[in-house]
Formats: sequence, structure tokens, C-alpha cells
Amino acid sequence: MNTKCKIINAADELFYQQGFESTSFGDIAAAVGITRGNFYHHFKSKEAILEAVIQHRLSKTQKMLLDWEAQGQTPKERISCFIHILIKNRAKISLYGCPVGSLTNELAKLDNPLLPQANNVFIVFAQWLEKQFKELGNDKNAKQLALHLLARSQGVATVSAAFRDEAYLYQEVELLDQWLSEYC
Amino acid sequence: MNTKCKIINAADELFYQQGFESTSFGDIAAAVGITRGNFYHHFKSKEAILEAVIQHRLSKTQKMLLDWEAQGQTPKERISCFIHILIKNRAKISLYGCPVGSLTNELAKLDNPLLPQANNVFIVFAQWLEKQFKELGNDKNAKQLALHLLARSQGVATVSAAFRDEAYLYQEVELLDQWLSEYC
DNA sequence: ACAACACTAGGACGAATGTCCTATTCTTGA
DNA sequence: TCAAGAATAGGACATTCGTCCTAGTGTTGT
Repeated sequence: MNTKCKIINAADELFYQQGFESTSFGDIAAAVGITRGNFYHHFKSKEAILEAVIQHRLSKTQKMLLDWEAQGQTPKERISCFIHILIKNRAKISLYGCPVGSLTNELAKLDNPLLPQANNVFIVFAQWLEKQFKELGNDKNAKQLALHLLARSQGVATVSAAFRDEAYLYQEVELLDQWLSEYC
Repeated sequence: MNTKCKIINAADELFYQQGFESTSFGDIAAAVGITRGNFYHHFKSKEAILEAVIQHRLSKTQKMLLDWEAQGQTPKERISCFIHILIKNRAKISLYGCPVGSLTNELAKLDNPLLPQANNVFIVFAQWLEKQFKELGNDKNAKQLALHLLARSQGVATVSAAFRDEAYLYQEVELLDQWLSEYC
């Protein structure tokens, strides 16, 4: 794997677990195994890394959504895939929350100009969900349903991370499953 | 007002708007109008300020909940008070998210030992809500309903802060109102 | 074989930060 | 009135951070 690619992967993970601001070049360099000074050959600023990480997350997300579309036969099954990432990633979510939500929250507070780019990950999810809800026959309020589901999962991630409670996460996923059933 | 009190108030606001880590002693000192070096007469460390801020938020919350209990005649009206803080604080929430949720999120990532204390604000809300739901006759799943509502409001705060979108916030509050009506 | 270029190590830099110290001023109680 | 203690100003400190620079080492295409 490319060094640049290694850096992006390490930064991705560290930004998630420690937050953007509290992750230093030293942290990333140590994780990759290079010296801090050597960093500027690959990225000219910390914001440049953040931008690359966001881009990386964006493409990972898009790939995942395509997988779900290939996997789930019905729109309901596909939406269920979305809900159940909470379960799949429960260990990390109950420690660090949602990678997307916690990053946008931090960038919003820092008034970082890359906030809109970070939001694109949300938007990609939302548009994909909207499409699924439309296929379920909810033409009119598909977008609303999509954003609603997005918020619901954000709330679950936040609360389960605060209490470090995976059981609570399961409980809320069940409620989301019930909610989804109402639209089938 | 006491200087110590001024510091707590300024720190409270700055921690909310900028986050705990990115708020420096200098920021707080400038907001209060004292010099940075003078800080250690009032607080011996940054964590000490954080602890005081959390304590301050806790007592503010408890006071607010008592007010709601005096204000709202029925449990439903009281729970409605909780839902509608989202509206009341919409301007700040759509910029900085929820003060409680964003702090716990940050502390969770920093693995800060004060995370449990910060969670107490959540717990106070949850127990109060649980009490209201019990009065509504939901003895069995009152706690679940409380945590569910907590998570829902967290999700709304996160998403509306990401998109800086107050209209979305209104939309979700309406859904919450509908949800509440089902339990009356 | 050699020039051009990518990559790396190592460290210098200024700025900012949390922490701590001392000297001075203000307040208060006996 | 005056001593004791609270409050403040101002700065020293070690450390860390993002940034930048230089010199060396690999790699590659011709």
C-alpha cells in the first residue's frame, strides 16, 4: 500500500477515535511509521489531510451503498442494511459515536470551512435512503423519511457512546426495525 | 457576580461553542477580562473548570426541570416542554448542536475521566422523563421511552447542526409531537 | 550510467498552550 | 488602623503543535 494511502487510513481511524483537533501530525506519523517532518511531502497542511480523509470516507460510503443495493433485494431490506450498521459497528460506536456525526459536530464548533464537505457523507446517505423510500412508494415524504432515519441513528450513536452501552443500541435498533415495518 | 462565577459562565458558553479542547485559558480569560496567569487562583487546572462547568450545567438543568413541573399541568405538557427546548434554542442548536451531547461526544473521544459526570446531565433528563412517562401510565417501558426521546432529540440536534438548518429542526419537532400524542 | 524525481530523516522555527511563580493591589475583620 | 488573606497582573517555564527547510537516499526512464 502507498504511504499516502497509509496516512489517509491512519488519519481516518485517528480522527474517528480521538477527534480531528486532538490528533496531531505526530500521532498519524507514529501510526504510519514515518517522521513528522516528512509529512509535508504528502500533505501540505492538516486541512489537506482532513480533506483527503473526508474524500476517502465518501468513496467508502458510496461503495458500501452500492453493495447494499446489490445485496438487498427489496428497498426495505436495503434500508434495513442501513439500520443494522449500528449493530455491525456497535463496539466502536459505543466508544466513539458515529464517525460522520462526531466529525461534523466538531467541524461545526471549529467553524471549519470543510464542514460542507463532511456533510456530503450525510447527503450521500440521505439521497440513497430517499431513493429507497421512493421505491417503497413514499414519493412525497421520502426525503423527510430519509433525514428522519439519519437523525434517529445519530441519536442512537450519541447516547450509546455517552453511556458506552451496547445493550441500549440493540434496543433502539429494534425500535427502528419496527418503525421501518410501518412503511412496508 | 463573583469572578469564579463569571469564569464558569464564560467557560460554559465557550465549551459549548468551541468545544472543550479548543477552548484555551486565554479564551476564557479574555471573555471574563482577567489575565491568563491569574487563573490558577480560581481553578487549579483545566479539568477543574470542566468539572465546575458540568456541575453548573447540572444545577441549571435541575432548576429547569423543576420549572417545567410547575409550569406544565399534565405529564404530556411537561414532556412537551422538553421537546420544545429544541425550538427555543434552535439558533444555537443549529450552529453548535446540543451542549450535552456534543460535550459527551468529545469527552468520550478524549477518554476524559469526567465523561461519567457529564453523563449525569443526560441521566437527570432521562430520570425526569421516565417519571413523566410513568405518570402517563407507562410503568413498564417508561425508562425506554425516556432514553428513546433523549436519543431522538440528540439526533435532531446533530443533523440540524451539520446542515445549519432550523427548518429541519422544526420538521422533526413536529414528528416528536406526533409521537408524544400516541402516549396520551 | 546518469539525470530527474520521489521519498525520507532530522531538525529548526515561531506560536500557542497548560502550568506555575512572584510581586503588587484590594478587601475585610478585629 | 493594620495585619491577614483574597484577588490580580505579568511573566517565566517546558512542552507541543503546525509548518517549513535542507541534506541525503532510493527509484526510474532514457
